[in-house]
Amino acid sequence: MALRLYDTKTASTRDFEPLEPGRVSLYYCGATVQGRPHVGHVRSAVAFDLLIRWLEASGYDVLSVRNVTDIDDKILEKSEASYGADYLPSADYPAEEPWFALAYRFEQAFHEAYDALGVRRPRCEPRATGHMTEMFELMRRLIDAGHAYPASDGSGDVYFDVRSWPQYGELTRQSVEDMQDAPDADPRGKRDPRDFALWKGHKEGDPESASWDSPWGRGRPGWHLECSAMSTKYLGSTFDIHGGGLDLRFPHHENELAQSAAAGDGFARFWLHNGMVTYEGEKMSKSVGNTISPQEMLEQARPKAVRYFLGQAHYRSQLDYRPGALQEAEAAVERVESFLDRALPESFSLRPQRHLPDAFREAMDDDLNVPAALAALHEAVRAGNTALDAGDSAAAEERGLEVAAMMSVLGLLEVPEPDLSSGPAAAALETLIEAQLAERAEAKSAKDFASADAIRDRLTAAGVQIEDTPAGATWSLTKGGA
RNA sequence: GGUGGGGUGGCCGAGUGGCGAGGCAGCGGCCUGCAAAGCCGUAUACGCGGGUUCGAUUCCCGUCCCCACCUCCA
Repeated sequence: MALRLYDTKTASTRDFEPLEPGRVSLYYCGATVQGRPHVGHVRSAVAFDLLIRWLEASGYDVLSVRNVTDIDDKILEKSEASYGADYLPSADYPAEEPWFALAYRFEQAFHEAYDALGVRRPRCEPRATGHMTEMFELMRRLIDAGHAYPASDGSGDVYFDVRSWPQYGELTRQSVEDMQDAPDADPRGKRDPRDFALWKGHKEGDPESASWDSPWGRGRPGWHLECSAMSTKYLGSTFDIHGGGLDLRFPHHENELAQSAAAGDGFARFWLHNGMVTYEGEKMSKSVGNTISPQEMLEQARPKAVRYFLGQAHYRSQLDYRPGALQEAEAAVERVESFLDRALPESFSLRPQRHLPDAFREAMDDDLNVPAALAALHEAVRAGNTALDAGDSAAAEERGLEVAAMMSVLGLLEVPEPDLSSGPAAAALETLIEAQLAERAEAKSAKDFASADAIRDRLTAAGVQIEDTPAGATWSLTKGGA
């Protein structure tokens, strides 16, 4: 069975064949770096990381591009606020800060969050501010083709002419007539309220550093233009996959598609959108206050458990967070890991191509059906544990290799963990615990169970869990080793 | 008003015209000195009302409710 993906534009699941055999070109929208990452950002990143990993496991060379929007209204507002009279320092905005420093600071915060969850970097990560000439060129093409125009009010704005492009709305299957009027419908120099800005003329009070000279005057780019310009620059005028969060479908992706198609580019062949993250059924939003940040999640559970949680629902489904969800994910992850610890030797070589069970492949090929893939994973764990119980270590190792291969494809094998296994403190801890376990073993062999249990209780209370196995007692730290 | 997506057992979450994925939690058993881990077993599940069908959670019609997008949003 070949890979099938759901394409938002055609609203159907289709066989995926890349434009160029063996190579996949993928562009997905990253963040506007105006604040710390929230859970939705990392969910999206995990979803596309998963897609890339599966494409690679399927033998494709994937050229992945993810943008950084480092200039926009919000970034300028946040920076400007830090110089305001009523500015109060906060954890996220601790000091006066130029817009470009603010953007770069949060760009790094995003990298930290992605890294913490084992989201691999894309192979290219272009910034909007570095692609002015590409944007000018696209604007030129649109104006020449009669699909864009400089504003009539002398503002220096340049707009896309929605009425000149009959296909406008094709991505989300909406007609311009049926669209709700924007509450802030300020026609300014627009021909139609639906026209959107390709270029925003420089305004009095905006920092000089936040504007560039263009053939249509000094200013800065509109939001959508960068993605059209950068995706085609690095991936070509037609490329395989364009992705992002479901909330980007409109207006962002609709506008990108309109711009690029009107300029004559083939643009994306597949549009993939991941679902939103909700908090007990409601979309997380700062104004409602029902948010949980990636950092808070990482305080509650191990990074691997957080990643498991973020990836466990189908990528197009809404992912609901509720208190306790991370602990459940942690239990599931630990079940898998404890099996791997028992089933696999110290070192082993992994060949995913050979060790992935068919059920897992079929699930992933079916529009990345991760829940079904996880069922295959847990089934292999169960079968492996049964083999271990029966003393069949060869069969257990075979299942172990399967489980490791699946975990690897899911990006769960190499999520960085807090380092508890090295350093002087860890060595001291190990010496102390081993001494306690030796004492307990002695008490047990003397049938002095009261003493043996007292030692175990003491260790348990200290956060050290003891398990007796035929080969002797083993220990592990509970609760992520906090 | 327009456009999409949903309502599945205590919770999460796949899926299918007929043999009840998977995880978490619970209960019973095996194992264990006792535990832990593991294994086995265990649930009148598919919003509501009709219809099609030998048979519908799955298809059709109606209906109720929820969510998202149409404004910055992953």
